Amino acid sequence: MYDVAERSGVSIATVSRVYRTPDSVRAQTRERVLEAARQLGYVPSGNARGLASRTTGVLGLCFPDYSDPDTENEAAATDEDDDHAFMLYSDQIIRGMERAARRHGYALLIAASLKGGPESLVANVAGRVDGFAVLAGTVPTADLEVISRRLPVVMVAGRRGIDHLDHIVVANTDGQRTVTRHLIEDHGLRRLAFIGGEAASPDAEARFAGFQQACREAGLPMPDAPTMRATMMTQAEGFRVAEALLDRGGERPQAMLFANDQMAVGGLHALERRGLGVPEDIAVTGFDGIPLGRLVRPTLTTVRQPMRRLGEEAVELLVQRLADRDRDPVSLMLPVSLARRASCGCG
Amino acid sequence: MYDVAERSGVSIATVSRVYRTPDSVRAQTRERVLEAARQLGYVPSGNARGLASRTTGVLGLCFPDYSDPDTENEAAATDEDDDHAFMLYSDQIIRGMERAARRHGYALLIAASLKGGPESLVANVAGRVDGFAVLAGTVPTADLEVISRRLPVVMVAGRRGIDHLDHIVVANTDGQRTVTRHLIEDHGLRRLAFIGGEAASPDAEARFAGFQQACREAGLPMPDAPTMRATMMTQAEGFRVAEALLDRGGERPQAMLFANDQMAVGGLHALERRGLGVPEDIAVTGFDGIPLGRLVRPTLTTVRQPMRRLGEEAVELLVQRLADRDRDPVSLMLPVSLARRASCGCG
DNA sequence: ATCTAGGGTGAATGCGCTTTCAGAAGAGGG
DNA sequence: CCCTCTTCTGAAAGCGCATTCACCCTAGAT
Repeated sequence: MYDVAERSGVSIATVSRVYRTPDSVRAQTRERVLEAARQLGYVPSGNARGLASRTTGVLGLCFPDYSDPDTENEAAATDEDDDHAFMLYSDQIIRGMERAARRHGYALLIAASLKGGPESLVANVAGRVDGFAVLAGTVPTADLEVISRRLPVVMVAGRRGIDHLDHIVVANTDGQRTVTRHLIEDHGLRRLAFIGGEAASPDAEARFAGFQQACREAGLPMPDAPTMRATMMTQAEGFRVAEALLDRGGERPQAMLFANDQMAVGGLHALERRGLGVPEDIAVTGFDGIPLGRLVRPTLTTVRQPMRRLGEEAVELLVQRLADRDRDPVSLMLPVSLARRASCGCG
Repeated sequence: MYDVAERSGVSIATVSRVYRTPDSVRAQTRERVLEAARQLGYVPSGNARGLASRTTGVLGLCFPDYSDPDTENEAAATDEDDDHAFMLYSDQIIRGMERAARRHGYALLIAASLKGGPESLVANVAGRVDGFAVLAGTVPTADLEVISRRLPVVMVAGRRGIDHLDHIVVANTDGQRTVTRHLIEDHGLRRLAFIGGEAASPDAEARFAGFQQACREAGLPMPDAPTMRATMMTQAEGFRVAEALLDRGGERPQAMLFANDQMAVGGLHALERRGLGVPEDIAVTGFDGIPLGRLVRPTLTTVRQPMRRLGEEAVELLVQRLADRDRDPVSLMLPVSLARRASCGCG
């Protein structure tokens, strides 16, 4: 910048003005400066600008590493390997955030949490953005508490954790209740098994609560805990848990309700392997509405959540809070919708 | 940071060391500092750090706005609206880059080009990263020329443009030649129509070149230009162009080869609307291998490109150049593979 | 008891830019 | 021709951190 100033015979203040407030500089001067910048290959330093102006024009997103290790390592260019090319939860949120961020003139900084201590992740992201969104379970609450005192943070999904944060979730309980009632009322099923996640997963627990509600409302026995719990909510886990469920004896359930689609797809595979027909022998449902659910056979009945909108709304919340730091914390709940497909007996 | 230093009774230099080189500080001192930081809610400024250390730990990606405006505005929660939830070209590249970046300890800054002058985009991204990837056609060559003198840039797809850039493409020509030969040799088709993009699109032109080669090799008349040209390579354009092609009279082609999948899907819709059977009446092929291609009926025969790997390799190139600025420019060509599905008569 | 290494710490400088606050240069008005 | 009012431009003070360099202290060597 100093070079540009010198070469065009002005001060660095003027060079700065040329980029920040072009109209405040006489056209002729501006041209001289731009020409010099071009010749010198000048690229303004975003860091310096950020430092001086205390604002970066960047929003951040931290998400956990959702990748399904099994699908991840499949090699070869068969159609199979397209599967993991389908969007996961985080991908859609990224997309939504990117879109909304762009609309507001922000760029998006994304970082998945690395196993090696969230220290670096948080430091790298938090220090570089004007505000950011965190997918539940990515950043330890303690860290978040510290950071959220300095800049806007919106918690996406999960539990808010810190009550001065903005928060945005989908209607997990409501959605699971709806799909459960559908199985009970429309398909007449009564022996239902719910495959949950870890007790620490607020979303999975909220879904289970919906399952409980539906059972109670239908006069079915209301379980205290999920029939089975998966530890990872991946396909492999879904497969494993479904098999375990079948193996444990007793009367076979008429339906398996999985806490998310990835597990449900794994469950579908397990049932196929056991020679059980879906939905004739047993119905299956998921939750999320990932695209893969429409590709598997039978197609997967699920609860579709507006993942992209989740990302968009997250950005909106950030932008709003950036405009008014003192407004009350907002908590948004986005509606979900039932996707009736083949795996429950519809379609 | 000054506050933290004061509160813990050390100098700012020591605070800095606690975060950058923890081992160089006595454990007891370190704890005092960290505790003070915690109490004060200290978040290190990435900007300041970047300024002082002249490195950001962030890689960037600039991509054009690929969104398909038509699918974009479809409302309602029908299954239809899942379609645009499928990954596009850019999404997969983002995914690949994110993964690879994380492996190398970088975060990823993404920004789609906004219509309002690339000025801001480039300024926002280029000044904040250690290096970045550009999808062809996103940033004007002139700007790129300037920027690439200051930091590593890798051009993804398209034409390299500036010869000192690293560059990475897929085997467009080769892939289109393969799929064309497949139609000619395996399905015995001879009247082929190629729907290209704008003459300014290097990828589309490279694919057309492959089409030409295959025609020549098979002894078919070799066209000088694509049978039709689309202006946008979106579904809507594919639909429009396919109809135009049918309407222009003359003998109907036995196959339509689209320069990408999105157009091909649009073409499929047009043919269905006209009551033409695919592949009986006319075969259709695309290029890219987007997931949507497996969902449409008939499933779309296409050339699958390793989009995620494209992103991964881009990061590798950046990392390598960051390590050795003076090495010769690299130009990589990634192989593609033929996906034979129903729309050509296979599967 | 004196000397020598080191490890640990602080003072000071600069990274490249934004942003007041004044001052200089024109433009009209009296 | 002088004075006030606009425009434009420059000087200078940071923004929050990394990093040299010098310094001090302590432990082991002599």
